[in-house]
Amino acid sequence: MNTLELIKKNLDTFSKSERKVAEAILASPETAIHSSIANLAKIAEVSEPTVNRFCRRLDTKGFPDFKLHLAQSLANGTPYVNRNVNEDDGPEAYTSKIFESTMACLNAAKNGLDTNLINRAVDVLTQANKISFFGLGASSSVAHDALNKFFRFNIPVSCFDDIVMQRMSCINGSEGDVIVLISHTGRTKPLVEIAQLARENDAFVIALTAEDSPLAEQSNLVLSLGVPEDTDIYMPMSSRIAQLVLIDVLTTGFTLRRGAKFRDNLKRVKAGIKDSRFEKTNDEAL
Amino acid sequence: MNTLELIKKNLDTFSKSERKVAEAILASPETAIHSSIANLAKIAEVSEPTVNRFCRRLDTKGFPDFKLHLAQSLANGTPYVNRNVNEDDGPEAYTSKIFESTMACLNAAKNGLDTNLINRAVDVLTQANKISFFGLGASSSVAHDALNKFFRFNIPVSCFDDIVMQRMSCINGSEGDVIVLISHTGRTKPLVEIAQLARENDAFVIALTAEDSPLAEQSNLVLSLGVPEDTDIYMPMSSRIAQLVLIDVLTTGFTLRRGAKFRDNLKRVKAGIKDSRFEKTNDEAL
DNA sequence: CTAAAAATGAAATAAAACTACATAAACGAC
DNA sequence: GTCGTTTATGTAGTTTTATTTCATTTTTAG
Repeated sequence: MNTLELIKKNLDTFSKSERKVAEAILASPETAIHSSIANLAKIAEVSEPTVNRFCRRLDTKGFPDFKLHLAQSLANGTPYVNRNVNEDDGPEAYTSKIFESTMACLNAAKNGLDTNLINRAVDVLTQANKISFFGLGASSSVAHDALNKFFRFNIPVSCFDDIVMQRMSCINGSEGDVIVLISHTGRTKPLVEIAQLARENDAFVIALTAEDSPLAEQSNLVLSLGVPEDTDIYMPMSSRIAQLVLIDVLTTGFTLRRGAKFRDNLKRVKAGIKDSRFEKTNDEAL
Repeated sequence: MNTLELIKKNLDTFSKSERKVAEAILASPETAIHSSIANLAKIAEVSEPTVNRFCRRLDTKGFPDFKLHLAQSLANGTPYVNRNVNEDDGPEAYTSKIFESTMACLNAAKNGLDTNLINRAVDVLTQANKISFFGLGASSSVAHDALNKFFRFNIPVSCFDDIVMQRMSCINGSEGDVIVLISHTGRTKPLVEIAQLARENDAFVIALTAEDSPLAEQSNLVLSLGVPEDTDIYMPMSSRIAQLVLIDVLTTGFTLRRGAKFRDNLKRVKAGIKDSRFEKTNDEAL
């Protein structure tokens, strides 16, 4: 938590002298971080040990440590924090907020991931006979993206955003099939039914969804992104971005697992795409 | 400027011992700010004055002052640096690397964006009679995602990933139409032709693509993401993530511009989706 | 009003950072 | 190569800064 806010909040828990210190800091935090303990003590009109005790009360190791914390909370605009967009934000403001919130979200997702489960998911995917990606609504573009990635691996892979097609695909499934279901909430009814259906047909179900959700319960393996649900109507689902990055992680794991000869294949695909492009050299001549 | 990046940038201006210090700090900035000068000297295997000289070279008053700056830049900027995945990385390593690289990429994209152009794009979009999103290959899922977002606004919006459909859609176009073309490189031939065709039919063309690319030249308005091209075959196109976030930004700008009564509409859409979901309360009872 | 507890500061101690200087390495001219 | 110069680095000592100890003052409860 922001140190400055912490001081403000705890103002009444301090003793008389400690409050003097608190007020001196709040009055000019910039001065505080560039002062020695002796200097700050003089400004606050207290003794040095009082300042020291004040620092410890705020769960820091001492004055230098406190200065570090304070410096961090002074650092411009507390980024990487989910800041909601306001009605009166200008383009500058909402652009920054959205980018920063997304980064904060990715950071949270990263910390919440279980790499053991990722490893298992990669295991399962590399051994699959056929992989399908299903998502609905906003998640369908994630599934679509996953298709695009795995398609390059030259393995049987499909992606449907139509419930009927998803069901048919499941019914025709067999052992060795892996179904990856993508849903932020894990509460989308049709998708939960798909998970059930897939498992009844001996497919292995990997879910990219919230822990403890109905979908999670119906899946063989759950990769949960500890991303909070959107509280804000403006803030458009960063969770989806985290899902995409997770897809990237799985793809990378897959590539690494398959080894060197497999990677040559990827280079060929990349080269193949090139032909449909304007060459960079040509272009610079234009 | 971000202290960490500053160190990285100036790596070659340092002397041998100073570089050791720099590397020790880059390896673990968190450790650095919580160490004494003696401790850091030991980690970097140099003497204390060397550390001190290193600090001064970076325009700080000394070690404590340097720690303050570093602490601020850790709180402020990205401690994330684009690190490539190695063949022998474990799940832990490649997961971190991909998430961190993506965050670094978003940070770069954020800093490279021109908010004036974003504002103009929002202008154009709010005044459009009809909006179309076109992308091919990996970018088609971005277009798909954009469709999903703008669809909620209850305005005529479409999305095609089929070149023929894209062409037909352009030919039927008229003034007031806005076409958003998405391409990382801006060198995908069919898409460049689409841009041309769209403009011939009086549509306004917004491109989410690289500066100075053929596609950029054919567009009315270019939103470029200063994201470097992927050098690594493992690292799967973070640019696409940046594009998605940019879509989020445009969506948000759109929502804000349309004002309060319009936002009620969004709430209705969100509520409408809810019916297809398992309720959270029900679920927790299960 | 008094005794116990809490708060505070003076002084001493400990730790950290910095400076001056000596030595070592690198560089260039011959 | 070798001598002289410049630059880099470390040792040891000095100064600054932070912390601890303990005596004094203030507050609080009975």
